[in-house]
Amino acid sequence: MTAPTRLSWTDVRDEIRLRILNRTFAPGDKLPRDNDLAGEFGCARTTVHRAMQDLSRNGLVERRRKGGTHVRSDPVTRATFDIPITRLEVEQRGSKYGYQLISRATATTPTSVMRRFGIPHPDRMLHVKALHLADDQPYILEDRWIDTDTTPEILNVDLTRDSANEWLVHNKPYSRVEVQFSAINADKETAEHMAVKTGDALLVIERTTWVESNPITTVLSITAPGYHVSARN
Amino acid sequence: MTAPTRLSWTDVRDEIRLRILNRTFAPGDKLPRDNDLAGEFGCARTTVHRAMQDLSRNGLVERRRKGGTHVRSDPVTRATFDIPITRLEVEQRGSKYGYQLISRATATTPTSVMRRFGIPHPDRMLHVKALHLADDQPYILEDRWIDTDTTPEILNVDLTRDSANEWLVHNKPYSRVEVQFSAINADKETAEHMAVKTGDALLVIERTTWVESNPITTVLSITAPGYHVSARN
DNA sequence: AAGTGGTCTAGACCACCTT
DNA sequence: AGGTGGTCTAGACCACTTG
Repeated sequence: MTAPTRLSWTDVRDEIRLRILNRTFAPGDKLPRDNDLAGEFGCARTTVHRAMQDLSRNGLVERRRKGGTHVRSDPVTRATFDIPITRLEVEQRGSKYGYQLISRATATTPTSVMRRFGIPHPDRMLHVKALHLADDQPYILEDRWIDTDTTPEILNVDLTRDSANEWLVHNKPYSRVEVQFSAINADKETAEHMAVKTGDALLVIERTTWVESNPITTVLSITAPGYHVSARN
Repeated sequence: MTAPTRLSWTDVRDEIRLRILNRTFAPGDKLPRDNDLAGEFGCARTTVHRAMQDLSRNGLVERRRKGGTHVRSDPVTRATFDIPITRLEVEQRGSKYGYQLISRATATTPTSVMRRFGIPHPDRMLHVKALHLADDQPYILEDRWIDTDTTPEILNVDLTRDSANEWLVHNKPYSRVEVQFSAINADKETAEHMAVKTGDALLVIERTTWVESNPITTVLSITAPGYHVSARN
């Protein structure tokens, strides 16, 4: 006889997910209480709780106090991605990393930047444009604004040598980030920087970070043709 | 005198994150053991553990058994996004949803699809092209392959009425998904379907799903101009 | 008002990795 | 081989939300 091995929370999660696939628990259905499932599985409620948390985090199930747990009838595709430091990304591809500062100036934030930060009034910030290269080819063109109230040290950084991307990543952890993906046709100036034809489709990554609701930086990264971002659950 | 309120794991997380911001724990540093931090904070180790899990999940810290916990010296930007059912997305914008089947045929998978699924040999699958509309304007053009071994029921679905997107979401939960973002210039055929000019930049979302390593579907969604995907941590 | 999920504790054992 | 994070248990109390 085989000794009943102790269940892990992933086992419980997989079993519940299986039942959702099975239609034992159909979309919209209310699942048993954590406690009851714990009884059925012969494990502690905490274990069921963790399993449920994972299913909830992945959008398969919805939980509400007192309301119980329901199978989502309109599940969403939920996935997570990483955006590393650009230099490391390039080096990891086995390419030679290069960097060029294009411009650096203090200026008043345009409305687009105010909107991204969610601030109501214009502010003086540091505006930096720079180009990242892979094997001497343009890789990412970044257009960045940095809040000099929250990050005054950036004014003393030699941005002709080190990219703001790298300095910030190493020196200014954030607590909140928003990222947005879109596509643009290269305008004339962009095309020149990126060594592509005017009108070429480029993936754009817009990234804004805060520390406790205080703006740090927002950057518009225009990527080279063929660039893509991968995510998974 | 104020009674010392019990610490929650988010308090612990915030405190540790603050120390990382402070440089009390600098990039690359080894953090104290969970147990020691628990002692310092006067809470259970489990509470510190959860705080650390969260920081680890957000890429700020790295944990290894025996190795301990280290502040990541090369933190990544990590964020999560949702992609809802297209119909709901359109309706949530306050627009009228429309749907048109363009083509439906069983065919042999091209190498691009084999690559996406990670399968070594070609297979017969259902190939569907369809257009989603918002207020009668093209919104998303989807080019989808569905594995009829894992999802034979799809062959009996009237895809002229219901989109494969919706049917699958409601009837075929997945256990694994991969998503990829890129940008393309509209070719002539795409431009016609999307009512844009040939060459216009469009954001492309490629999504592939599996149930326990068995392919379900892979879809290339070509989005209308101005479409964007938002993510956050 | 009561039921359900959310969290905390204290203790134990396990699994993985580095030394 | 030993140290660290990972997980499980059992019990308790809390917080939210719905009936």
